Amino acid sequence: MKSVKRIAKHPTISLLNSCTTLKEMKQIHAQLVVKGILNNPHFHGQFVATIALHNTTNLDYANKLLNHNNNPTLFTLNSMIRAYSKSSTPSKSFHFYANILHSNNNNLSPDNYTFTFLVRTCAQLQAHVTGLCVHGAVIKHGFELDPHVQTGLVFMYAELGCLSSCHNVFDGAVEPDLVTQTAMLNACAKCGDIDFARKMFDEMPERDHVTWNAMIAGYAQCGRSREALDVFHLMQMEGVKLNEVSMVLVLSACTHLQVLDHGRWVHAYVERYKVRMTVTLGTALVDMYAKCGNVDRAMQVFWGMKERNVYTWSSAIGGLAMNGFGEESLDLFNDMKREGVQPNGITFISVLKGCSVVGLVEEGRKHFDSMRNVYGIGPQLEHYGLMVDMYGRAGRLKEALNFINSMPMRPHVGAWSALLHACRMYKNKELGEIAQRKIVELEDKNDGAYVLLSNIYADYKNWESVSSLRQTMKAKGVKKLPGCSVIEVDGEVHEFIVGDKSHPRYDEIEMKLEEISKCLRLSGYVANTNPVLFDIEEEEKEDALSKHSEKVAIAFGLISLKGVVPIRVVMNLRICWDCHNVAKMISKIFNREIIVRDRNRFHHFKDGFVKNVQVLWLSFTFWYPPIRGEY
DNA sequence: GTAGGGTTAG
Repeated sequence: MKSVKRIAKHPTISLLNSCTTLKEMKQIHAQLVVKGILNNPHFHGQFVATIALHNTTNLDYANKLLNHNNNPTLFTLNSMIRAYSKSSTPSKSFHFYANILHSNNNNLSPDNYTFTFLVRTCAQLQAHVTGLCVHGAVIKHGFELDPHVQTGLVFMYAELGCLSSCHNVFDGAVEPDLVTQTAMLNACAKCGDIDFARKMFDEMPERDHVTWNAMIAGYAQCGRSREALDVFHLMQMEGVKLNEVSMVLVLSACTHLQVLDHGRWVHAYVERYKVRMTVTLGTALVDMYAKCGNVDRAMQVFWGMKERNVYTWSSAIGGLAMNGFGEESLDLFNDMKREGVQPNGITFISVLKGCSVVGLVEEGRKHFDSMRNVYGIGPQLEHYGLMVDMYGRAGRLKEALNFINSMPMRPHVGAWSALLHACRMYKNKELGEIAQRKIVELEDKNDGAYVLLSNIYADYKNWESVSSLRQTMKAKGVKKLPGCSVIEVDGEVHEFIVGDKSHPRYDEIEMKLEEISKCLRLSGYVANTNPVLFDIEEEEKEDALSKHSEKVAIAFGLISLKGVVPIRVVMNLRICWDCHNVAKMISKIFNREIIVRDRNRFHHFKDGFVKNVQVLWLSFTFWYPPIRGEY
């Protein structure tokens, strides 16, 4: 039997893990050369592997070192394959695989490690055919029964979306170990068969913390965040070790469910039990706070982080933008560039949103152009949609249309919807009709398109068109999604669907709504009744408007939340203009902070103004929002 | 000294 010589990592090489600059790395390199340590092929391999894996920007450096070494060991080449599989240019892994196959000097041949890493490269590249070839090579070299390689293959096929191939590999495993079983569970979850993943999970005789995390991740990634939290609670009850990955996953579920209090609990747990604060965990915290409307805390966590990557910056920039802090988000983008962090396509989504919320069209355009010109990032549909939104909000409808027409790909529903929203805002019937037609062409039953165009017609009191549009909706079976708002009071979630009077305190709510109406009128408020579709009397329209679910929820908040507690409402549609104005006025008249999270973003109201408020959540109870509606 | 699970948008 071949004996494997194991040599512990050289202490000087270990120092590489804590160095942050190229200069420090070079100093260590110099020491190793002077002491002759790198003459030992094992240490040379350790050195190359360590720098290559430490930071992907070091890959060039590692490459140069290998060019001066004619006899790299299998360990070194495997490490390069591994490092490249994680880099932005995974295909370069194959260069080192070729080195192994064609090594003339030391007769190397690929081992189980080689294939474990190489299949990850295929997964990363989404290279289907190559993946199959690598699988062939695995069989050729006799590693198809190696548990690590099998795990890698299951992972690869899952990433390629071939669940049946995952099953084939998994079924070929004689006694799949815990790691392979977890990979299979993960594959099912990723390929859309989460229920089978759960079945596997329930039937597994043994589970470790990674298995638990994979199950939580499975639920979180397919949007079943409630079940993700349920599994997390079960994990806690069974006394399984919670690590930073569990925390990231549960935070992600909290973010999707908008359960700030639970998110705060996770943060407190992390601090109390000194859970390892990784960049990913910090980012998940920033994202959770920002998306739950607590921008101050998000930024506090952000600035407290020792290290931030492109995810962290993108989360913070996007978080500021979605809370209405456009200028601040753009300042942060400048800070990011100053720190030398390369933005990616997602960063630009955040940046463009920031420009959009404050109407900085020219600046937005500049950033949009810089994507390709400066950073070499090809704008995607979302970026185009945001540009249309930006032109549209600024009232530059013609430019918005021109922009859509100049798109290099087929404009999507998002782009036309942005235009239609703008047409509604600026009462442009002609363009609105074009946009609506395009949306319906792409999505037959897009209720929003009908409702918005109806609203435009209603603005012109063109009831005939409103009625004909409503008939078309009926004939095509297009249903308007009813407005639905939720509010938490004393740990209980109250849901209000428009037109539904079943709430036990509805009489009190109605009285409060009347009181609000009176107060508003005394303050000079005139209802903007245009969003009401129907051809009914003004007075009735005003009544219909005052029963919008968000207003009902705010009224309920006023009667049930005592003291200085802000009123937090989460709703499934975009807040209407009238509700927006009313919320602003209520915040002044009733001296109450109101935060509404609509489908698009957060709206903060305080002292009769929008945004730039101190956000303060005082509720500590934990709740799950209801299932109905979309949040 | 090499092998599983995690974060940003839509």
